[in-house]
Amino acid sequence: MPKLSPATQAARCAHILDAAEICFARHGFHQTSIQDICREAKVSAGALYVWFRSKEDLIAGIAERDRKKLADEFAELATSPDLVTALGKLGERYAVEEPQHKRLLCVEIGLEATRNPVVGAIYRSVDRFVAESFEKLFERAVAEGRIRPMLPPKEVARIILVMGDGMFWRRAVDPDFDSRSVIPAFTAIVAGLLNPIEPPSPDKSPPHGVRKQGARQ
Amino acid sequence: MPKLSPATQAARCAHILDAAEICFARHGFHQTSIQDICREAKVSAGALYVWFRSKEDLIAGIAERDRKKLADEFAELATSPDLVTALGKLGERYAVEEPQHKRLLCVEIGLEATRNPVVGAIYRSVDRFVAESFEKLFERAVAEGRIRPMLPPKEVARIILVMGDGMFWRRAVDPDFDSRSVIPAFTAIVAGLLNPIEPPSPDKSPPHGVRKQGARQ
Amino acid sequence: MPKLSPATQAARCAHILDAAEICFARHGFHQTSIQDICREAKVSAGALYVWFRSKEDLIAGIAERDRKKLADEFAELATSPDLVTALGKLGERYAVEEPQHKRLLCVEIGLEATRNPVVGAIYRSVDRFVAESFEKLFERAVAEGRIRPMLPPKEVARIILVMGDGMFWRRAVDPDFDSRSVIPAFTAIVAGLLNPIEPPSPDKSPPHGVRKQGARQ
Amino acid sequence: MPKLSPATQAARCAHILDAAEICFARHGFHQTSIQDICREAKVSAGALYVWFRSKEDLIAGIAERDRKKLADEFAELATSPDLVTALGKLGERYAVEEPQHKRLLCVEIGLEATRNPVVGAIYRSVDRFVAESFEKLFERAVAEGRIRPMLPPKEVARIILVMGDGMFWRRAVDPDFDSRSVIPAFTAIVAGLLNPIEPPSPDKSPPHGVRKQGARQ
DNA sequence: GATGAATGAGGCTTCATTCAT
DNA sequence: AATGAATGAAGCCTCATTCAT
Repeated sequence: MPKLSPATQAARCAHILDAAEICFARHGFHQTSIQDICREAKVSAGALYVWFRSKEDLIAGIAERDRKKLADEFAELATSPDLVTALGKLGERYAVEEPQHKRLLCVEIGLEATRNPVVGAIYRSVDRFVAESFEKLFERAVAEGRIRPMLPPKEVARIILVMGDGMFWRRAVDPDFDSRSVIPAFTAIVAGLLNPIEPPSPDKSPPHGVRKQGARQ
Repeated sequence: MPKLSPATQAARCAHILDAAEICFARHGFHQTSIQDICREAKVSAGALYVWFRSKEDLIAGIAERDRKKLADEFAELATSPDLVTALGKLGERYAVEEPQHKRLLCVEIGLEATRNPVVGAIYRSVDRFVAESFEKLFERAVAEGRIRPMLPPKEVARIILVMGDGMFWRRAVDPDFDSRSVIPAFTAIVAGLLNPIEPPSPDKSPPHGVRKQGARQ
Repeated sequence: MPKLSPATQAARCAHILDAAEICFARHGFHQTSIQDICREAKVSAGALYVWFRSKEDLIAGIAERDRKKLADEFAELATSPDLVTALGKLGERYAVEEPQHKRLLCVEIGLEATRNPVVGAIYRSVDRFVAESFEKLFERAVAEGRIRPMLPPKEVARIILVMGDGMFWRRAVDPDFDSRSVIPAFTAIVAGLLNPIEPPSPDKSPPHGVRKQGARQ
Repeated sequence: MPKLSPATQAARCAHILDAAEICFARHGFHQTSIQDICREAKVSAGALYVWFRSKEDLIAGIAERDRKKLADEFAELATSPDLVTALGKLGERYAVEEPQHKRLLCVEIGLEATRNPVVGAIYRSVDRFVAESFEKLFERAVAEGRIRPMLPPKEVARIILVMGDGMFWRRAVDPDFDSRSVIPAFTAIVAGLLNPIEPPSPDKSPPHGVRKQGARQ
């Protein structure tokens, strides 16, 4: 075979990464053998090593691909006009839609990031990006008079991230967890934190719970 | 040889578990070898196998011991008179005081619980216990008129747990995270959820942020 | 594709052999991979296998080429008029001038010859040729009255070969060895063995060392 | 099994080294697999790795043991009263008696020494020791008036070493070589170099060849 | 009870060689 | 002729576990 076209090369890599992702999610990075991945990808060990230099490299590849997709999706969010709605959709996606398989993988990556410098760098760079995206989003919204939070944007971003982490972790580790049922409450909490300013037009009132809390007093 | 006294036996087990805990936290369950643990415990492989039947058994032992301690600490909380304060202390303990080493171990256990039935059973039993403790606590507090939450106790418990998970995960995975700085905000959110009824006596007003939100309207 | 001209074919082979020689000398036959050679020759594995059927074949090719060159140089020697001078030049070439790289290669070949029948045959054939060349040279010189050795030509040839081997081995294995400084002594020893008859013409007295020994008595 | 006595430990190591030596001599360091050695030693791979940390370690162990024995034998030589006789015996041992198996091994070690720093250090240290032993031996003999060489002891030592190397190399590489038949000639050459002083007592005339050369003039 | 040497399967990776293009 | 991706056996080494002492 002559040199594969870059597109085909990328496809080969992606194919192997797909298999690796499935195996890693199923059994964890360090309980998955290269042979497991080869079997899943229907590829020989030699072929795998044409595209990846080591198991480490494969793990880093998975981490990179996975985190990059996350970063891209966050970047998309930043373009949304309605902040609270967008956040809700984001929560929906990560806490509800994402398949179990991806969630476990993400925990796996986070844990690996604490011990593996390469994965650590990838992980932290995306983490920083997401945090900064949130901050800028909130700063802009403040500047444009769309929200009026009680706390500085940086703090608000951090709190929201931590709540997101919580949902993600619980979803990953407890398959019975019904994340859909807590989303409204979290949306309300977030709304409370951001304190969005209603446009003068016909009311699109904020959701349940917390709002009424305020009203009560 | 004369049989060891039960106390000595327990001490032997605990000693090995201590070593295992250190190793497991440092490198993860599946990157730690039995020899690593033996070295750390200054014990021979043979001796280890007197007290634990397998590596699996050791992992289960770690999971059990660790989660049991957590359960005990929650049980203690249930006796506290002031709910919000108690919750704050709990957050303080888990999100601030707990050494990095324990936090990683706990992530490790949670992840293992998704794949290892024995660890899974242990993990879920404690999780259920904690959730139920919270629920009962809140139910009692409602019954006693100390709180007046907008949501049913079960929901409130779930939301608080998720937020706790978030802090714990972030603390584990991001060593630079300053959990202390977000605790006030979370305390305020929790207070907002529980909506404690102030006793007629001298005011011990709820902390910052969210509270004022309510006040604003 | 049009068949390559024989000259081009030979060039291709030689090019690959050159690369192989460098790699083999650097790391030894059995620590050099085909890929190493391809990289050095800037040629694909497929191309290499067009010209050589196996790694064995490549090793044999190297052995053959290398030993053939040595044989040719010996053949040249046989035409030299002055025996002792010619021997000296030979020693000079092998023990002084030859690059370290070639010397190691030659040890490598000699060792391989003890285990690999194909290389063994090549090696021994050249060895025999060299030994016989020496013998004939000495026999002729005796017949022509140019030398008058104390020992039969066969013996003398053997002794000289062994001394040559010694210098070559030491030069290969000990890069600090200053072969130049021992050459005069060896030349003297050889002269002593051959016992050349001075032509009546203007004296070009034999070199140093051992000769004077004789003179002493 | 409790801890093995140091003697037993040494025996285990030696047993494995013996097997390794056989295999290494038979097929060379880099064509011998660990499994080959295990098979030869009738030992499992795990057991081998109890005593040696790597194949490298095994090679170094072989090199060390082998060269040490050589050094010891040289040390013994230094105590011999009659120099020329002792040298002859040494030559006898190395060039005649030593089994083929050991000779190849020694070439193998010398070659390895050029590429493997650990083996290189071992090899060179013994080489230096042998060279210095010879020098001292000759210096003492000069001081005591037992020899009167034409060249400085250092030079003489070097020349003799090179001749020894030559015999050793040839013996290793050419199994048909009859080293016994050239020993007298070499002994004579050495005698010529050392130029021993005959004690006044009943003549124990120096051997053949070279001596007569001197006589000729 | 404790020791630590021993087992042997299995993990990661490399390599000579082939073959579709 | 040349390319280089692919194969799969084998190489080195580790590891959970056992067992003679």
